[in-house]
Amino acid sequence: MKIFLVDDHAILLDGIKSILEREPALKVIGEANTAEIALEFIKQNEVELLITDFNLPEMDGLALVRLVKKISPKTKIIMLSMHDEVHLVKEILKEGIDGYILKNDSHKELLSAITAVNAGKIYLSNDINKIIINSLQFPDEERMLTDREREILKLIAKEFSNRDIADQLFISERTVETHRKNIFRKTKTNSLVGLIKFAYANNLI
Amino acid sequence: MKIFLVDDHAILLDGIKSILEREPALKVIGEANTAEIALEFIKQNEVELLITDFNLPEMDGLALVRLVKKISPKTKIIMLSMHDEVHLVKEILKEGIDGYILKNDSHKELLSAITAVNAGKIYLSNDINKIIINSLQFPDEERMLTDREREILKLIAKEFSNRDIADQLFISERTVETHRKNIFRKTKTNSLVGLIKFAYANNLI
DNA sequence: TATAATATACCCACTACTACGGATTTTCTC
DNA sequence: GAGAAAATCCGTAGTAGTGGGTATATTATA
Repeated sequence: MKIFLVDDHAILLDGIKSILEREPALKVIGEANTAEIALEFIKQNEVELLITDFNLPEMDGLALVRLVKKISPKTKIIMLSMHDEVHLVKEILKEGIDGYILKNDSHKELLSAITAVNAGKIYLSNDINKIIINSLQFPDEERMLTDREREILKLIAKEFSNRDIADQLFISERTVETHRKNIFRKTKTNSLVGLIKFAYANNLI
Repeated sequence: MKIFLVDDHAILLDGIKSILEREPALKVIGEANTAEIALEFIKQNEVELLITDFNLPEMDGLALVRLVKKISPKTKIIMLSMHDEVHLVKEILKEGIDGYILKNDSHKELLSAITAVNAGKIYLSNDINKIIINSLQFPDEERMLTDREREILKLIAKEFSNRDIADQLFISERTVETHRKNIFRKTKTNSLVGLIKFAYANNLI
């Protein structure tokens, strides 16, 4: 199985490679520390399995998944992330990836995931399964932010004022205020500080 | 060399172990995903080198370093962190550790660090060196926050208003405002958002 | 094409924080 | 005990954001 790895932490990349190389059936044919480099490679080479982190500089793992789905639909994808926040996990799973495991799972979990995915199955680590089931049991709240809201939240987190954001998006300051209100409501935060913490937890910053 | 590893991400732990096992001179005699477990081990076994992450649940890497220095002063320590923020790096180096490398350094850097530390030297990764030198070149405002300021910053980050903080610390709201002003000045942030990001980067949250 | 979801926009009253300013007391250090 | 650093306190004016509404245009989606 031809595998490509993406993670911005070289040491983790090295470690995973070292683990995978012990398995004769697996072959790590390349690695990258940014989504951009990974995409270049995937355009020009056949990659059967992409194992990628979510946290990446510039383009994040979610964007990478979306693009890989387009340019190489046959490539299987396993997300290897440290994030176990409901919103974010759901967002990622929605893209239709083949596996999701956490960085605090062991390498055995990773190998199991690879085996399962290779057999055409979908593999979610135990903790992720718990999260999903839990969110099904308490479904009320979990409404996602819209793209626009997410965009605005990111700008807030970049220290722009409502006025700045309005100018930048060519919309009225009133509109920004409304979005802001909706964001607060949806995220159940009622202070800017809480909002920024939410943004951190969901990797919007 | 008897090595003990601490990181809350099992997969990284596995990866590093796999890398180190290729070196005959090195022996990983144990690992832990929390500082507490690591301490227990170090109390009862001789550990020559401790390689630890900074971000850990409960007790963080800094606290771990301080305790290990006490209970086993001969144990060498290498910090393997993703943090490259000046204040925090300085804070950690101040404890007198033997090596500091970043997670986006390669495994070769880690091996170099181990070799150097084993020979009694101190090893800082290239990026860390840059940070230190840079901060020496622009020393102007590296003045740390005072304890009181740090305390107030934490309360701000906990979503308390100035009023709340004043009540809680039995001081006037004016005083809180003054502290807040000073914090903004010292951290060179001029928005609440920037301040929270500073607090995150410096692990005050 | 009907319906829902999203994005857009506005009003008004209120409050928390900012940006200037200055000043005094407590605590630490030499 | 002098001097510095830190912590305390205050005024006044202005602004950005909050919280409560309501309403229309646009875009998906069934």
